[in-house]
Amino acid sequence: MARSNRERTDATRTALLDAARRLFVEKGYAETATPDIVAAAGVTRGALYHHFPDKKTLFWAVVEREAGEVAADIEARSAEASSAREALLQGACAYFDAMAAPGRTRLLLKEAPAQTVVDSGNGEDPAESSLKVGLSHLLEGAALLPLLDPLTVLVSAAFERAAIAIDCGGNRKNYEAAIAALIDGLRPDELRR
Amino acid sequence: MARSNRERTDATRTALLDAARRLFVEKGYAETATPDIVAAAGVTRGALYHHFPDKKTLFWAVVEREAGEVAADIEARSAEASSAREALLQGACAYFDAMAAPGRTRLLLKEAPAQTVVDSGNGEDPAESSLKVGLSHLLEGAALLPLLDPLTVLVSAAFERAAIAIDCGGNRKNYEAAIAALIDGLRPDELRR
DNA sequence: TACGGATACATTCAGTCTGTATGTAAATTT
DNA sequence: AAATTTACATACAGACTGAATGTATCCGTA
Repeated sequence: MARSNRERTDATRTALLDAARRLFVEKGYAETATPDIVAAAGVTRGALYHHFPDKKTLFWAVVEREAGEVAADIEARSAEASSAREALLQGACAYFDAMAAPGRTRLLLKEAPAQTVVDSGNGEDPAESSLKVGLSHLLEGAALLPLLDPLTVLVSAAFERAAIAIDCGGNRKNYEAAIAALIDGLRPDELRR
Repeated sequence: MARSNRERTDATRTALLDAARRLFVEKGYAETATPDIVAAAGVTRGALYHHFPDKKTLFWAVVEREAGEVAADIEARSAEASSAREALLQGACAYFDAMAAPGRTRLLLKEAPAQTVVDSGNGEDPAESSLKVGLSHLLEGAALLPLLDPLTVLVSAAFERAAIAIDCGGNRKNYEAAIAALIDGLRPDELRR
């Protein structure tokens, strides 16, 4: 069976990414050895180190692929909402839906943060920046607007922790309600209730 | 120089804990090798594996010692507050003060979570349970009271993320204000402003 | 279409790390 | 004072990562 180089590369890379994803989700990054990954992918370590400079780079390739799928999932659901509040709540729902795909929470919210280097300001979480847009509309002209950046960071942390809690068996409805309560609390007084 | 066994053990254990803490903070758990730790502590790996069954256990001993110091720091500052709101804000300030000790944020909020096993419900974060008490007073008789547990989890996540952001050079005043805004948002309407 | 290089691996190897097993001197117990 | 336990130090085995090297296949070119 003759395959073009492009086909071979694509097949091998996705086999490695798929196998690595499975094992990273199952056992975590540190507990997953490259011999196990290549065995699961049906190739040798030579192939792995041909396509990726090291284990970390393979890991980040897995994470970025997954993050891209999450972004696509959410993008596809960017329905126009009637209000800033509705937009944020819809966004929350889409986010929780996207993170419900098996292994995503473990991969994106546990393993990936564990491997990020500590000091360097890590670049641009897309989920966080879209949250920031939503919050900026909610706070338009309000006294809290100068706190937009830190509030975005904190609410983003709440989102992520909610996703983790749901992934660990927590009641999704309750966490969605709690998120809604946090967001409603930030609304300017004149708009409440 | 004759030392009792107790003295020898204490000296060696604290030397190991101190050296390990320094290196774990500097380079993280995975990048810190036991040969480096024992070299920094002035002992051999035999001593390490005599006192701790493995590297992970040493790590958790470091983390628990640090967590104990944080708890003590905060405990010492448990001033009576005039209101539930004030108590929470004072608690936030005490928490940020405690986490300002060099390396604590990295150790307790980055390295430790990275090493926690995924599934098992990890037991009782003391900071979180005291936060829960504070929130329960704030929400006394309010419509949000049924959401106390999830709200505690989310607000706790916000606290931790704020500490991380401050540790990374973020403006503490801004994050304190953002935390205050989140908490104020949860207060029953009749108490606002 | 024959050839020279590039590509995509497979295999071997060196260095490092973890945990264990064994040896020993000092302290403690009897 | 002898026996035993404690607190280590040293030696060792297994595993893993990344680099070096070898090889078959593909691909552009003449």
